[in-house]
Amino acid sequence: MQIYEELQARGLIAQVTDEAEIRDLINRGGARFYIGFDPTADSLHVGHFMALCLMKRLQLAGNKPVVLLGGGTGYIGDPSGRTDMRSMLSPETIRHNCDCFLKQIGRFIDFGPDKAIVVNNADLLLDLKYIDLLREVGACFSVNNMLRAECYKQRMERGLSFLEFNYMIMQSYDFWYLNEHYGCNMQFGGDDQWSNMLGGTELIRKKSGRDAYAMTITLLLNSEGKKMGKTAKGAVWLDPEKTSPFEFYQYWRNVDDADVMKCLRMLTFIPLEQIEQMEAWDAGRINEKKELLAYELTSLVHGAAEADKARATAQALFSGEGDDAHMPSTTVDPALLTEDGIGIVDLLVACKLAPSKGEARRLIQQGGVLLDGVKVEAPTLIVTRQQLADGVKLRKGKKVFHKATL
RNA sequence: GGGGGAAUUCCCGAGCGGCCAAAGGGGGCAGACUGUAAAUCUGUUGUCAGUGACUUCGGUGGUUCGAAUCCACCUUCCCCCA
Repeated sequence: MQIYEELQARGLIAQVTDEAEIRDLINRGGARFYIGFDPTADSLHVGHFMALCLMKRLQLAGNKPVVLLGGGTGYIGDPSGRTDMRSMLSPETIRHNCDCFLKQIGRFIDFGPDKAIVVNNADLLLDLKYIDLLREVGACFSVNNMLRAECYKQRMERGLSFLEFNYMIMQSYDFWYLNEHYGCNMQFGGDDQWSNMLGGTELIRKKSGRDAYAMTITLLLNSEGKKMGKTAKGAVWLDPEKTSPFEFYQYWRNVDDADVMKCLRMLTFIPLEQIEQMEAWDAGRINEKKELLAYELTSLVHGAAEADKARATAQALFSGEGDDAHMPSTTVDPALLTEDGIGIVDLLVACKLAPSKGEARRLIQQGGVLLDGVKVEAPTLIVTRQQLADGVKLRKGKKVFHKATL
């Protein structure tokens, strides 16, 4: 099976500008393609991960990737798929985020000689001259068409600033520039980027007469139609400092039954034949699939060693076998202790298992806290110095485990 | 440029000058049921302390015994006309 067919079979392809051409190009390794990453945070997230996997797949098939860092477009902020304006990032933040991105991307993409290149669009956008740009590029865009674009539609109700309106122009300019200077003939991106990407192909056609292609990958939505990779606390990050490998593992371990097969297909590199076989497994093995999914993804993002640890920890906590040495833990600040020890309420707050003492007290009253496997009956309980020195295991609810030591 | 409207707790959204820490919904958290799933039901959801204190309703001042609620100015946003 060739790469295009595989992408298709995995359900990754959302929209393409010219299926026959694109199929031919990437199957014979003739694509020089780019994917843009806007530095909106100091870590990549699951959406970026999909894009990087796509990049890797295409690279393995002989195509040349161009990683485009949005050091320039980050000054504007893509309004696509947003109901309100992004907060403006400072130049320092943008640079810092770009640096963080590049480090993480290096884990996935082979930047060996002639394998891939990195371009930061700060270098091509920040020094543009307004009037020159308007005449050279602005004349090629129809405001009427832009306003009809899907990415602006939902903003027409809430308001769209001129700054954000220009995002499409900048992204189109990127594509044109990469086409001119690097022979880049294809752009990939999330499906929410479709209109921006079409802007680029059209600009290239108008300016140079050449054809360029665009393809979007399916957004990873759960069975309720919401973007995956988000939790109540925010995104699931790839940076282990922001989302620990264990948390990352647990996120995938807990996906909805209905989403498991889709995730396996779209996110992992497990061969399709193997995934097909799993389709036939009986319902009782659903948890095996989830473990595999969680393990594979953790391994891809954090390496096999971290994935092993995360799996061992999870098995220890939930089924009593395996190694619990890598449970999330907190070393309690001695200053918080009195002579006797520390109150359970303060301990919960110190371990960040509860945001406030009131919340901690409520958890205990509702029977949601276990100390070394025993339900805590009263918020007045004291954990002694000795207990803490030996290390205590706290459990909040069914799934949150934490070790506290001195 | 002219006219009109809005800003409330994580989000949406209600809120007669005192009975407002603020209805209702969503989301979150916990409990029951389960498979570390979903659905359902129950409780809970500003902070600190136990029935009281403190901080909160875009910002700054003011009126009042008392303001989310009234007034002035400021900021931001939306709508209509140009």
